[in-house]
Amino acid sequence: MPELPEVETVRRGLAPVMEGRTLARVILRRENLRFPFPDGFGQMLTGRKIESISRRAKYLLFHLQGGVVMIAHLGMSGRFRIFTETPPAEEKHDHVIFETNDGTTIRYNDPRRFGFMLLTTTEEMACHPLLEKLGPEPVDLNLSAAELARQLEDRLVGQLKGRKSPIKTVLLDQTVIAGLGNIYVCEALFRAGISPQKKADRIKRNSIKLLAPAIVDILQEAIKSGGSSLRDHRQPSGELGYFQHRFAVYGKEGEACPKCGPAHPVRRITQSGRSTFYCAACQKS
DNA sequence: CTTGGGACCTGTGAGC
DNA sequence: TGCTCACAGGTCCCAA
Repeated sequence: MPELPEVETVRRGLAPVMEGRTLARVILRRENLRFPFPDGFGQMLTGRKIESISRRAKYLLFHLQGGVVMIAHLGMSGRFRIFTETPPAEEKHDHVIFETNDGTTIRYNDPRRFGFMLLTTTEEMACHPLLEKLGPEPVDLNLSAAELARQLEDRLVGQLKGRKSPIKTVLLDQTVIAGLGNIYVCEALFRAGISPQKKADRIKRNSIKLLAPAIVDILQEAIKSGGSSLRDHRQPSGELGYFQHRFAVYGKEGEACPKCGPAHPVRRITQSGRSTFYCAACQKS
């Protein structure tokens, strides 16, 4: 279920049990996920201290001692589970097991295996093919929401030019803005009152001025919601990756529009093979 | 260069 | 109960 807020929630869950710890064991229970694990994956990680865990777009970056960086992506169905006590038997699709020096087990489970884990280094990270073309971050703890919205607005003004695809599709392009996925694109367009079918290069400046802060706000709210529900789920075998969040339109086909009521039920259409949820009355710009 | 479609996987729920 | 189909939060690759 991972878009940017989910990945950030996972990062915040993993940080307290992994940062500052040394990896005592790394067990691969199969040889590949979406990509093969790199040669020497386990050996490269074992015995190294995890200095920090950061995030770029939907990628988790585990910064280890000696400049080693593990890049992890959760794909569609990847999850981490944390066990601070003796862990139960492995479950189906538990593909990777990390054990820290202080006795915590972290398991990566991924039924569809669209996720992956790769290795890079601090020096090569900046020009890593997966990372170098990513657009700006819509969430950054060091910047205010207003400043982030300003940056996104500039980015959108520049990037929407000459784009004939629907705005929905363009916002899913990780090189335009990093981290948006199907849910939050729908939600942001709804909040900004923009039709998902509008050609990107015909979005008016005023609409961009609404869209940029809508994106920032939606994502930050989702992270807040994830954070609180993460606490609720902090069981001995806390699961990371799911949280409850109320969506305005996503998955609400046929339900009353939250803005204009039952007169205009939420519609579902398909764009580039993926579902889009929107209100035809509220989203006309 | 942009764009659209298929590919990669497994699981789940609806309908018959 | 069991089958089939549509669909699922992502991204890469290739043809046009």
